[in-house]
Amino acid sequence: MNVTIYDVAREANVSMATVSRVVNGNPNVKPSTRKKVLEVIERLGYRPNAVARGLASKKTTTVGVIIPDISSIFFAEMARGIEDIATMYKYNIILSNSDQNKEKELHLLNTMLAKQVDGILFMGGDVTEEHVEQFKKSDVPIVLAATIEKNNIIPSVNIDYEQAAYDAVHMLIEKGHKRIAYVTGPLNDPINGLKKLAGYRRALEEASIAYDDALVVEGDYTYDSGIEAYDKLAELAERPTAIFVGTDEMALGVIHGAQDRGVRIPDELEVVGFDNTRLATMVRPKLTTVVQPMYDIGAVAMRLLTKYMNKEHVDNHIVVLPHRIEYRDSTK
Amino acid sequence: MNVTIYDVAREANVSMATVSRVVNGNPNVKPSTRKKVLEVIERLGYRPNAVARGLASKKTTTVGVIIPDISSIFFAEMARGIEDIATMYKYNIILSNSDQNKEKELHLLNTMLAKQVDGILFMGGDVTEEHVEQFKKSDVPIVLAATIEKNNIIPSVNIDYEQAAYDAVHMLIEKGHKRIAYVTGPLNDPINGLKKLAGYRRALEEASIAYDDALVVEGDYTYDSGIEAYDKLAELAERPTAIFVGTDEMALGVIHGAQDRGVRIPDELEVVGFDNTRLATMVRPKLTTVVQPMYDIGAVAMRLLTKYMNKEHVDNHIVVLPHRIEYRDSTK
DNA sequence: TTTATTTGTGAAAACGTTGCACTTAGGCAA
DNA sequence: TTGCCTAAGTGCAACGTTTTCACAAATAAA
Repeated sequence: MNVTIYDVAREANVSMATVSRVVNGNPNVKPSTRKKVLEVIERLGYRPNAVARGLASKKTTTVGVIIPDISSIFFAEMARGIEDIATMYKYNIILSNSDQNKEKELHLLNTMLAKQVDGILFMGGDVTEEHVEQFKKSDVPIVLAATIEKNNIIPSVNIDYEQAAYDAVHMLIEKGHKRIAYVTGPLNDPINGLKKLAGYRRALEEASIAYDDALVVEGDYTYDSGIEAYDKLAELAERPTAIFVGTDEMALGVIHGAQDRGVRIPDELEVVGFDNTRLATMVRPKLTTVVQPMYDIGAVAMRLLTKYMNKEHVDNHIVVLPHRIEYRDSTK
Repeated sequence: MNVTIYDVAREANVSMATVSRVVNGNPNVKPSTRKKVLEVIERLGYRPNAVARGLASKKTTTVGVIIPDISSIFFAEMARGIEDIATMYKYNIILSNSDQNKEKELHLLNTMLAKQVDGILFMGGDVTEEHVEQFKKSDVPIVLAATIEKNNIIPSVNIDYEQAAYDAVHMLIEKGHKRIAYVTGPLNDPINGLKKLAGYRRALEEASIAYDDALVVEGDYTYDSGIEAYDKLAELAERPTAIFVGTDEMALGVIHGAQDRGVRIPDELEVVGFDNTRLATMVRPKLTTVVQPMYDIGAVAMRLLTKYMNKEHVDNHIVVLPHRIEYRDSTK
């Protein structure tokens, strides 16, 4: 059938062990022997079987990536960061979509562990007690990316969502706005429903602006839900003069929803988004937005995971990347 | 260490083979025995080691996916289709970005074969002779998705790009346009440089409109290159009155490039895009575009691959999915 | 020269499954 | 009774590596 290490050994008149040494770059091989073996490998077209290697060495150089939805711009960008660093460290990636469905998440976790991945990168919405329990049971390291777990037990890479939301809203307040709406992603997502909302409220409170329930409208991350959100806000007796939107895609929806009603941006309405996806520069006016470095979060998370997999020392299990506001034309 | 099939066998007083049968749903097991084994599995928390299984059975239930860039909306959407069908058939996916770099592509191919994937899904730009040679050497099936290989030797799933481009341009001609530009992706990509360009030319020829080199401008798929492309066209003595753009993202660039110069769309300039990514509805005016069913291409390609992996009969190795034009507001 | 140390190599035991060739116990027909 | 068949199991050899240990040969130190 396929050529094995045994075939190479026989042809080269050495033992399997020596072939293995050559293949793995072990220095304890006489140069002349190495050359001989290499020649045979070339001649026979030998390609080591990674499965057999995995069984023997208990390492697969493969990591599992559980991601809500790879077709989302946001996660796709993170995935690219993850994969680039993985490649750099010679790992491959098993990628699966979870749709933030707990059943699927847990199922995928098990499948990946069964496949003996060397580590797991998890992205999700709600990390429940049960998740944490399973994570802790795992014998391979797990890192969360752009995903918060309230007790900070599991290593993770994020930005400070509360502060980022605060900054955005504070900026709007500084410009003199009193009626500032918040178009959020699903409120059961801790990042939106807890962190960002908290930042929004803190900024208002600090400026002694009363919190108004009617100004917070829930979307589902999509462009269309952004349009609908604006429609809802437009029906208010007193319309907002500025809107902080939880994601760029919804922000585009909000902008177009407003423009469709003849509202001029930024003159009559200022809008700030969140994430700084490529979408942000693809609208007119271009979107002012909070930059969340998605690629970097993925990359840093993967890098962190490699450290755990190599049993290197890590001083900070919870890494918080910096954020900033990118000022464009949807604000004055 | 971890609990193995051997531990389960001992605890349940049966042989490893019987445990294996229970795990794999083989009917040759007495119900009472099955129950007993299942209980022990549950009690010990046994989880079969997929690597060992892969070595013994020579099947890994894993397929390799070589993709140019997962962070591109276009490919991300396809990846989702691929993964969904893979999940449906109980396969996992090893996903890697190639950046359409031949070296990387060939390297990835080898890595994946070394990992003993059961099949490979390949997406790329230029499929060279060398690619085909390697593909043919592979002992596992390979399917191309949204990727053309001129001799049609390797199974693939596509739409008819030439006809699709023809349809778009023909539609523009029907509306009375005489000066129709084509903003294309890199010309060394066969889909853009060969197929779509050919369709564009055929439509012109058929209408006896002379082909004008100056009206074909090359972009690099990005939004910004769309803007630049329009800038170039705007400098022409005689500007185009309609533009066919090779991808939606570039089409958005073209639209904004035109709008930034005060050109009204669709009144003064009609634009039609290609792909029908989610972007198409996120501009004002909304983009008229050729719909290429990306999700479906991915899904169908994966389905085709499963057939090969199961050694099912396939009557058509080259599948061509239908395309159509979605009329929106960037055309009259 | 002798002794210790390094270097190079081989044999064989894991690694955790599946697949195959066999047993064994009943049931049934001749 | 005997022989044959079938269902339900058993036992063990793959599968293709890595890894440990042992050991011989070559080199360095005494």
